[in-house]
Amino acid sequence: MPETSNRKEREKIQHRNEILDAAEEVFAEKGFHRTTVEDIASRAEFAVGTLYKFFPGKEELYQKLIEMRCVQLRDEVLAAMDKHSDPGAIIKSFIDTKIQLFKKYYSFARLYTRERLGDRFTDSDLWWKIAAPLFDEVYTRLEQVFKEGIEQGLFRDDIIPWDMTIALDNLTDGFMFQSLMFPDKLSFESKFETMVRLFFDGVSKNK
Amino acid sequence: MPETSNRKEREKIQHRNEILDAAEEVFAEKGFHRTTVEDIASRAEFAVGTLYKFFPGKEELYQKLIEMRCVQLRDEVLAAMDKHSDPGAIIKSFIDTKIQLFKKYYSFARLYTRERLGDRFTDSDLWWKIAAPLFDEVYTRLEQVFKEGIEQGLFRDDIIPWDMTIALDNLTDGFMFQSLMFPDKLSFESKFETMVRLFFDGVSKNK
Amino acid sequence: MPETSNRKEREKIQHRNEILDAAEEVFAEKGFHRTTVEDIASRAEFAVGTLYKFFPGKEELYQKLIEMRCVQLRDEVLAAMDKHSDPGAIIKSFIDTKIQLFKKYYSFARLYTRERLGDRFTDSDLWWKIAAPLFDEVYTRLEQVFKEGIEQGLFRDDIIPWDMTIALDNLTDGFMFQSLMFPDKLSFESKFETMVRLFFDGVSKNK
Amino acid sequence: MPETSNRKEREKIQHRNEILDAAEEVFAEKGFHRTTVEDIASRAEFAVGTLYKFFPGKEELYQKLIEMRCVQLRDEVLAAMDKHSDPGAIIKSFIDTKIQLFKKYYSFARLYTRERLGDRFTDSDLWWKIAAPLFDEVYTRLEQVFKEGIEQGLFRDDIIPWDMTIALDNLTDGFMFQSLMFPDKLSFESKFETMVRLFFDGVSKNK
DNA sequence: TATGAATGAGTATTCATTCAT
DNA sequence: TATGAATGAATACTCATTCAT
Repeated sequence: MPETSNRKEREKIQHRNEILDAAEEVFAEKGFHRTTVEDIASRAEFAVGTLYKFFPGKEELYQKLIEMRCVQLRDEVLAAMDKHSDPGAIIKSFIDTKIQLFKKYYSFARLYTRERLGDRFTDSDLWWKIAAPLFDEVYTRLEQVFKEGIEQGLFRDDIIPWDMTIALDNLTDGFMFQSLMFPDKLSFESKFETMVRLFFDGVSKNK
Repeated sequence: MPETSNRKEREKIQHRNEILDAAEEVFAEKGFHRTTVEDIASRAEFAVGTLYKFFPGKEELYQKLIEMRCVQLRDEVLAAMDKHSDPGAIIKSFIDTKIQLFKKYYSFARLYTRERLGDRFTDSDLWWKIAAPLFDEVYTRLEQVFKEGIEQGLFRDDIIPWDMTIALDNLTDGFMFQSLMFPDKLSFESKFETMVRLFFDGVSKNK
Repeated sequence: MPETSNRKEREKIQHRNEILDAAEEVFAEKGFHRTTVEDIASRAEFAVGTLYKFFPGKEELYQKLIEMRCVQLRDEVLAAMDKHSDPGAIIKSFIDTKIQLFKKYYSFARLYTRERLGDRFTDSDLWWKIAAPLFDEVYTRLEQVFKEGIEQGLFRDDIIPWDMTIALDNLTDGFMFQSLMFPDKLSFESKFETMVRLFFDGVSKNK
Repeated sequence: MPETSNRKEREKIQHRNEILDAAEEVFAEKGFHRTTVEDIASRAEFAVGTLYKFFPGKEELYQKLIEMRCVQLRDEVLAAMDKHSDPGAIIKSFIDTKIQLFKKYYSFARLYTRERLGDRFTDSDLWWKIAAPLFDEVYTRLEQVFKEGIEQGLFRDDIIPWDMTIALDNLTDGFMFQSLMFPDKLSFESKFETMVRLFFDGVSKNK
């Protein structure tokens, strides 16, 4: 009997994930407003009613989706950074991991870049209560890395750690945006070197 | 009689601009989808029907608004850059002008950062036919500046002009985003020096 | 110009009343839940959207309808009672007026008897905030009449005025219910005499 | 084996009654439309599917519930009346029994007063085929009692037996309604005397 | 037999757009 | 020309019912 219960439990989680995956795809393709619940349901091969067994509404489904991916991203980024101890290596690994995740969660990347500053994200609790604290963990970690780099004499001592953090994240995001919007001119991956060099040349003490 | 016609003509343009200004405010506050035509009409102190005398629909009103501001931005940015001949000075003036325009067109800045990658912007012709070509003009100009800087031996010869263009624009945008989303941690204006230094230190030949 | 404004204003009120009348008919026929907004709209010969210009929703439309009729009923019942000074005559006029109003507002009578104790009526503010205070005015008036009748030695001094009020109202309602539910066995109107006699025989001092 | 079959049979009836009891409670609390099958199932501590083993649908469950209670009420009312032979005593026992049943079947009383004239009750066969014939049995019995009272010279000979029947039932119902809707002003039970006196004073020959 | 996950038809509500005045 | 009342297509959400396990 626990066997059956486990299977059912696993199936339920599986179905929930199928719905989230379908939603991610459709939201990425059409944006939040142009996506109908019917769209998601048929993509997931469920009836609309079934979606409402798992999520109270379209809005909450969207939020859970964003939250889930943000948690994954934070976890994977921090895990990757924790494998290194040298500030330079940590930052390189941050950039590298963002690229990997961009490819791994391509639909989400599109969704995120789409909605990042849309009304869904900025106004609601989604940003302030869910995403921002997760971002903040990564930002705080990066800020710390810059501080350590300065202390260890690796980075110039006139840089402001927080500003460098913002700059680094937006630079990587910016190349991501560009590769989505000018896909012919710029492949994100190939620019790894450009970013790293630009950034380190600006930051490092002795070049 | 031409007098009358002129006054009417002027009044018409005036009304059109009032509508566009109202729309900009409301779109910036609520986003495209949550803004109703009624919202815009009452903000502009016109009847809804009147809006349809000036624009064929909500979508087109939005597009004209974006287009108008993009043209203005391009014009003002290029005009500011054209006042200088030294590559370094041109780039500094680009950054400086973005900050000025951000303040001057604050509503639009909010609207733009909001919608930049939303479905309205990316999917439709709005981006590909209207905004992208205008962006491209500025980008092409910047790329040219970097090329000249390299040729004149001011910038390192291993940088890729186009990449630097993208990096520069996204770095400034990134700080703009941040100042909107973490207004307490970061005032855009005060970061001018940070950006300039970071960028030039990474790019310049002799530091 | 005030002429035009007046006509428009009058037309608007007219349309609102047309919607309320249509709603009353359909609610009386099908009950609240089985009535769709589309039903009301097509009965009123308007589009659904138009209904929402006048009322925030189906629920509120229903409430306004009940409220309007309850106010009318109170006004007409009290006005009729105020034409008399003799307690017996006042009570006869109360009964008589209820019969008249039952015929005049037949749709509402059906609606009211239908919903009187349904969940719409009893749970919500509709009863406690809207209808009950109006009922109470009439009940208080009746109670007063019974008191005066006792004081004037017309009614037995062992009756309890409030109980008589309740009894009288429910007796008349009861015959109304019956005439709706057993239309063949009982016509409400023809029972005027029965009610009056039953009631006065039970209440009057000297028969 | 018949033992087992009997137990199973008994269990089945037990479960059916548990479902009906749960349904009665929830319907009384929320009304027919606002009650979901899920509500009933969880109140009865069964799965929804199980309910459909016992009843073809929500509507039929509701009807069976009403029917069952109406039959019980008829049986208990008629049984109580049959214990007496004197017309006055029979009528007193009718009133008294209604009070007892109102307390005994409080949930049903709430449900009945709620739905009595709602669309479920009046439109469908529920009223005309199920409840009305049962009511009619009691009404016919009461009518007969009034006839006998007249014949025996106990009641005035100018009363109409059927009208008195209707009046009596509605008077008791009316006080029931009131005690539900103005619970502070009127406790049904305490009004027994009032009702009896009012009614008998109106009906009896020599007062 | 009992379960409860899945179904999908049905409905209230919104809002861009039209057009008679 | 300007108005704003009227329109109705589009869509999120509910819940009675089914059926595979």
